[in-house]
Amino acid sequence: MAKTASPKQQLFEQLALIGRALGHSARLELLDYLAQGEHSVEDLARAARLSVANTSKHLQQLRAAGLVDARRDGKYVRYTLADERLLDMLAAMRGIARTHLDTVRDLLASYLQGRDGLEPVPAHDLMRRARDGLVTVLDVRPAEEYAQGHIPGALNIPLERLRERIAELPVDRQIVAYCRGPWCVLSFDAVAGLRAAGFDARRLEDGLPEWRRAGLPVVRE
Amino acid sequence: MAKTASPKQQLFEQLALIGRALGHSARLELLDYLAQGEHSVEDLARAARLSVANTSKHLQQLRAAGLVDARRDGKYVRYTLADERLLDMLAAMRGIARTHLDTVRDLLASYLQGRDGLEPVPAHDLMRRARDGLVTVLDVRPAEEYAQGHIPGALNIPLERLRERIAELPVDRQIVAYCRGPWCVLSFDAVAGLRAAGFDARRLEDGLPEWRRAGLPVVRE
DNA sequence: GCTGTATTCAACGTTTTGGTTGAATGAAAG
DNA sequence: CTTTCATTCAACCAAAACGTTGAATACAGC
Repeated sequence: MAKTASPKQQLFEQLALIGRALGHSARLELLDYLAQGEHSVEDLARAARLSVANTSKHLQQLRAAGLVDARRDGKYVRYTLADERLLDMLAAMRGIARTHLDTVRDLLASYLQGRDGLEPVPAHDLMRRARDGLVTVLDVRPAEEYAQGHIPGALNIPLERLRERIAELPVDRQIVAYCRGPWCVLSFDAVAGLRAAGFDARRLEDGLPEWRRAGLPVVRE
Repeated sequence: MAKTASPKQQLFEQLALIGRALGHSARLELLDYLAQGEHSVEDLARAARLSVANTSKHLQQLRAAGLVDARRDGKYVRYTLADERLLDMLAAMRGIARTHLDTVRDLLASYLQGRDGLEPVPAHDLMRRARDGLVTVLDVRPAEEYAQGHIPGALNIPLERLRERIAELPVDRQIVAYCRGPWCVLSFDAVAGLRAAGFDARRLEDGLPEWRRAGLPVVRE
């Protein structure tokens, strides 16, 4: 005879499905990429440095939890975030982690080696200063992610190219770099590199997904 | 030699700790009780129908994820929610689950057998109507949870007592019942029972934790 | 001190999850 | 129709999570 679970138990069981889906670093990383836009399986596998089969299995788990959608596109299967509310969940997770997990506090502190000047720029500040032409907005994500949506007027120089293309940046204005999210390494590294090269550089507080979620304008080119 | 993980990986690993903590129905149920107020271990074990040792281990896992705090109080250890933002996370989880998981949709639909009249009352509606004396607010949670905080003016009749104490309720006004959260079974059952007894009964959309989180007034007696 | 009660710990077997490998499927291109 | 490539599936082992048991710890009351 099968176990009979109360409706209450069944609901908790379903919620736990979502929790478990968020309970593995590889899946969180995949979600981070998916928050930037649509990606194929092998695309994600490469980005997360996972085997394709493993990536596929993780994606299926995310799909079973209702967090991502998949659609066939010729030979490829393109995955996307199923629900923007997931960004709220992840933001709450980060908030709790930062407040209550010492390891997280330490890790974030060690990123912020430059201290003072590296305090992040809030989104609404950037909006105002960008409109007044006071800053250069720099998107340091890979070109494909930039193409799928970015802050209006932002210049795209993927982090790996920053060193070689640094001459394209104006020296007279502050540079505000952003990437995938508030904890994305790319913009931390970019700001460090830019400051080392003599620029006045700051990080945007959040990444593009949060910017979009806040209802701020995003363009596709 | 130990595995060296990048800071990015380490951060995801930490977040996954929180995800995993939310990845088990028993822990979600414990959090649901804890959202009502402080509870001892055996208290929680009884409520969730778990062994004490098992409950203790789950609580420690929640603590390691920074979701709950523990304090000694004589012989007892009292656990509480560590962060109100957890309520935001759980709300987002419920939202996603309801939209994307068929099982959840079905379970919620089967609760709402009475359909039409059982649409839940939004919190701000209740505030207005309670102020104007148009409704009776009924808290159907156990007395200990009511004692730790409830909606001002609410009458407490735990669900198990409802049948025997139903005469205490005024027949001329609508009754709005609430309990632990938007998916808490207690108020669903209460409303069904009240309607069967001829009352005009509705459910509050959310439970007390969400009411408190929304900044609405809560009293302790 | 001793006793009773609440909680945690350690050890154990069981179940579930994670990751790999190699084969199977589905669609496009020749 | 065969080849090719992206993805999924199935089988397998290794690792982690669950739950129980019985012992250990912590505190209150005597």
